[in-house]
Amino acid sequence: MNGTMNEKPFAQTAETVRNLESLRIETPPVTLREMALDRLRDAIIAGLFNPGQRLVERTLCDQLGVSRSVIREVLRHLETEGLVETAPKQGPIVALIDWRQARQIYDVRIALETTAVADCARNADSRTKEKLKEILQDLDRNSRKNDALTILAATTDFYETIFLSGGHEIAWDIVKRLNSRISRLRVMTLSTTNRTVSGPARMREIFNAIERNDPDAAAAACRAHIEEAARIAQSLLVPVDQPKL
Amino acid sequence: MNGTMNEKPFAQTAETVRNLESLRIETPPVTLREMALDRLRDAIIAGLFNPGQRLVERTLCDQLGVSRSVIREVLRHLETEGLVETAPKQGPIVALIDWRQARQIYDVRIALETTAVADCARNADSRTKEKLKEILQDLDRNSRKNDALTILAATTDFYETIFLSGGHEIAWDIVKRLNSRISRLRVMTLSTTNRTVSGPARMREIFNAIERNDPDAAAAACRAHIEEAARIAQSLLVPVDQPKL
DNA sequence: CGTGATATTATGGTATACCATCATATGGAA
DNA sequence: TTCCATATGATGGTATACCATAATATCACG
Repeated sequence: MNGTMNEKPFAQTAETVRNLESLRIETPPVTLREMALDRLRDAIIAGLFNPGQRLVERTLCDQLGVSRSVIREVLRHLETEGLVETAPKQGPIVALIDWRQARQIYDVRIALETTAVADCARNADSRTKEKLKEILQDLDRNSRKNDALTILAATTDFYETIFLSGGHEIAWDIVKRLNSRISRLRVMTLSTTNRTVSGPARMREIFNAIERNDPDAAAAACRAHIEEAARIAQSLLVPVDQPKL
Repeated sequence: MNGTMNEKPFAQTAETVRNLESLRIETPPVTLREMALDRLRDAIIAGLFNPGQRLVERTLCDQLGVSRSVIREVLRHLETEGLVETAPKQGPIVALIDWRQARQIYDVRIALETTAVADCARNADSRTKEKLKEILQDLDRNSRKNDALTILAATTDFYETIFLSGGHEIAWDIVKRLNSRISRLRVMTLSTTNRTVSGPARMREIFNAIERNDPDAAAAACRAHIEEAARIAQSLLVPVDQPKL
């Protein structure tokens, strides 16, 4: 359990131990719960369920082929993530989001992403810059397709690289979780033709600022990137009388 | 469920509806799960369990007097909150925190709290300012006692008022959750005599900046407040060889 | 025809049962 | 005495059973 294991008859150098570590069969005790969690989360993010739709436990059992114990633990997890709400006297439903919440999420993203981007501009090494460059190049090549999901994936890669290069795993976790809550908005936002053009353009602005180690410019471009998305999201959410989405 | 209910024979004014709303009996279907969740979370935050300590499900069942179903759902919730980790081949343990994670948490707090504080300085109404003033006055009165928990509660009140006055519930949720993960650090940090003096002083700086509607100064004071706490936390975490806490 | 009471169903909350695995203990053989 | 093998217990993963409640349907009565 700890380092006080009885010594083997031959000397184990640190090198040896490291090699043995790499030999270790990554025991993936993939539990049903983990699989069900990923499945259900992906389904909600992909929009397979509509916001506000009830998630009846026994129905999910049939659909996922697992027992209620598993489903309930998964639902608790997704509830804590904010993807599922539990309506009183009704049970779990897919979380609803209104413009008020969405605006808050964009605000938190601005706070965290501008920080990460500026930090990256200050400290990024050449490997990081190279990786960002590649992501943008791939995006340019594929942007002809106007495929919202492709752009979304590239955008995620882009920001993940930025966050993780600076060792900001916790902030990235938070951003990821927030993004999952506005996944519909993100897809709809990207489907706007404006956006499929300007999004990558904004990201290139950010990259350029990072490449020339200009934290302030990078942060400004990042803020603009998110504010632009927020404006489109608002136009999608607010006009309707009942801002249900 | 929505606004399309069949009309009653007599006109229901908005006024009437509002009165009826206030009549509604707040049905608090306090489930065992919710109670167990609060109990266990408080216990972990209060340090009743040590970091890394195993949380054996059946033992918790006895201690809380509920079944494993309840305990397991609670553990899933706390796991998602980051208060509990699940060690492979071992089960749930109280989450460990090292300086690397703590530093990240302080960074996120800086990003979110400076934003909230600046926003508050821009927009705070007189009621908010009055409330903040009262919190600080209470704190001054009670600070003689040097009671870390009292200061902690007041600090929480202070920031909660700031976040919620600007309608930043989501950011506040995030900060609360992060703070619970460094609860031990916060208590230890406050126990430092330096801190019990300078903490309130920093908060007064923030308040003064808010009162005179100076967002930049408020943000700067807030950043200083957190950086100071982070420095103390670092001195507590880093020196030890195995940064276990 | 409707109105109210009762039966039925759906559904979430809770408890329990069963199983596989891993750690530990126990005991026997060399 | 040492070491290996089997037994035993602890523990998490999973499934199922049971219950209370709320919504719905059914039916009898006026």
